Amino acid sequence: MRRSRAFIPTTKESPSDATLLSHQFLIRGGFINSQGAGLYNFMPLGKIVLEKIRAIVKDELDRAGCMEVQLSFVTPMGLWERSGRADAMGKEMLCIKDRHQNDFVLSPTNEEAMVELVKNRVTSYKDLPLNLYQINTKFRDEARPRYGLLRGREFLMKDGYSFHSSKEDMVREFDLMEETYKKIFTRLGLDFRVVEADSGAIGGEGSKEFHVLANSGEDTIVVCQSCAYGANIETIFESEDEISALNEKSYEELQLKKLDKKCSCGGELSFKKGIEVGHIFQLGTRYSQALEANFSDENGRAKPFEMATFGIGVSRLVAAIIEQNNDENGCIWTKESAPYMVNILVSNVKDEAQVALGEELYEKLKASHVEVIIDDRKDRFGFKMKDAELIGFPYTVIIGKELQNGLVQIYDRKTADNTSVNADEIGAKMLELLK
RNA sequence: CGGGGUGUAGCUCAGUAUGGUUAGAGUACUUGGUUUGGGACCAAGGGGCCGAAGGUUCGAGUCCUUUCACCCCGACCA
Repeated sequence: MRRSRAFIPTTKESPSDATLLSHQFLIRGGFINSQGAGLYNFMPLGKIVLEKIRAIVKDELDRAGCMEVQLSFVTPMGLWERSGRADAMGKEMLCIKDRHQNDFVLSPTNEEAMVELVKNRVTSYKDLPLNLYQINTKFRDEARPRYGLLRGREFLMKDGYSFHSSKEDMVREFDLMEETYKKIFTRLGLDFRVVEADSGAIGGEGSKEFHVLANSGEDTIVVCQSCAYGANIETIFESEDEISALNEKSYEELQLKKLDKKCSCGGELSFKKGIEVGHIFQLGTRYSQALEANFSDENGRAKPFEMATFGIGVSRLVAAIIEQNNDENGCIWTKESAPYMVNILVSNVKDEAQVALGEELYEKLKASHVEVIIDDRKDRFGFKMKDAELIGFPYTVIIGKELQNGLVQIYDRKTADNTSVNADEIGAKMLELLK
């Protein structure tokens, strides 16, 4: 991509309503813009990041044997009445009427629709297990949307549902999804913890949350210093007052608070703030029973499916990555999430030698399938550099003054190191670096 | 859903207490010139139904009524 032709509207000033750093940088960097309370447009850079995350989620799920589907976003109200959730979900469901005055709901989640899809199509134990997922828009009419993409009303979520003939098999799949989720978040380059959680309104027995560690996180979790154990504080403290008191504390205050309990491994426990980006539940037969979704077992008897459900906040991840990876200058994308891996910064576009080298490198990297953008705008060095840091490309190749000495620089966004390289070796050097 | 606040140029905001020339600044944008390694400088331009509707008045960005939108604190929450 040529920066001079790209739609990447960056700004120096931050909109007054953005409080979180991820929100400010995503708007200033031209990734997203606000369309209304809890509603966001994804501009080209935002869309690229979103699709990269989506692709990683899909890749790992497909490897684990899941199949992708796409359910209708608009669902008939009757579906929610049959499961008894029309009242439970309450005002979070955005209800609309069609021209015949029939009631519909914009999907806040899809347990019901997925059960209806599978019911009477999967009828034998021989067809089980089955794990279906979709990556689709959700709408929850939150009482108070905030924090940009972290708590929108409309958002992109991966929701998966598995069907089993026995509880044991369902638990096996639950464990497989835990491992799959770990692979997804690891690939995205995130520092995260898997924690024991309450199952909340969705119901069921076993439940685990995946939290991206970030000081600005809304949830408070307890993690062990020595082993992998982690838990949502809801599972550790009984009293509601104690839980909300902890949630209100800032990250700094939490670090001072000591926990007298020890982990079962003997390690020290400490508090962290986290952003919930994934949640997996063992549902059991709650929905299959309510919706009379049965299969025939080995003896020909009808039994309700054992089910589990698995969610990942895909659009929330866009913001979570930046909450965890930023500095005062802007975004620092991880390698798997970056909108472009390499930004070629031609310092002075009136200098023919700089332009020639920039173009040559651009073509070479493109030919090697590197995601590359060339900043060929007429602006000055400082302007382009600030822009590159705000957007957060992992590498910027600076072609400028030093070219007369036969040198260019590779700027590493994460470490802020500037490495000088011989100009005639830069192509090979970049390909080496990106291996 | 309670409490508080804000709507004026693409963005950040003055102007509203006390109604009165043609509604302002910075930034962004256009053109010309000078610059060219950390968000440059000079000059000239374009850009506004002052959130919307109604009212008071000779006259409303400013006063009154209604309404919509957005933000913050709380309650709630995948």
